Amino acid sequence: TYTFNILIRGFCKNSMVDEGFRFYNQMVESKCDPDVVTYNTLMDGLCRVGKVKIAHNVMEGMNKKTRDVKPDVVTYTTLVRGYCMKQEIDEALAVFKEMVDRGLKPNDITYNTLIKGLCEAQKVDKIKEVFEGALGGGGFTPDTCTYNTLLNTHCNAGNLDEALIVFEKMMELKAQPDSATYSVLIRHLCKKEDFVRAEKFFDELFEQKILVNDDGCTPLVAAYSSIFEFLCKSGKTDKADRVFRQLMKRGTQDP
RNA sequence: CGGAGCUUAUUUUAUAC
Repeated sequence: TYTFNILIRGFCKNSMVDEGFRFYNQMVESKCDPDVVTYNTLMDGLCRVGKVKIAHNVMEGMNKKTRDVKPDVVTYTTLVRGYCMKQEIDEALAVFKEMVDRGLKPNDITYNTLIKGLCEAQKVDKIKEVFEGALGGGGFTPDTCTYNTLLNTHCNAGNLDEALIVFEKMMELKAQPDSATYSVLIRHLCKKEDFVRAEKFFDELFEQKILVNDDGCTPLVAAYSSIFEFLCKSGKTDKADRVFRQLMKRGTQDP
């Protein structure tokens, strides 16, 4: 079953849900029992190509099956995200509610997913509700991911000042900013040609050794791209050179 | 005999064209 699941995931991640289902059928033929993970994976695949309704049906199917496959937190989170991606926030909220009603406890990922959707739909009041613990029975603590979402939302809306406030709040609350945090900030500061502040963050980024650390936090190429662009534009070629060397020395998976 | 195991869901998608 594991093997099939892994295989199916491979196809689903590449927008080849149909192939995924082919293996699902084969799985059944070989008397391997699909489990929650199998269904969740397929559902995610469906959502990624915009077939949220079908994904929803899959979940209904899981409900009907008397076997021990039952929708879990991941199932619901996947579906919430699916609806968010289609900008159908009301559906997303409905799914979320159904989950809570059924006694399933949303986790951080569920909340973060929902918050992202609410940001895109500009449902500010709803976001507040989530933060105040009014939705889903509380127990939600915003993490780095949550703040990154808020940060990015403000940036996209052009509210850089708001974004910086979020950043400071992160510091206050000891939510470690990660490479995504900085990469977003720097990129947007560059876009605004605010090189002074961009460089400040850039230096900070290096001091904190966020990029250098190898505990699985792989700096993304995107982060470097904007950094280089910025360094070159502002004539700090020497610095760019230094950073580049460091990058090469570490070896990267990505050119 | 007992135990363990990152199979699934969340934030950033850059430059150039």
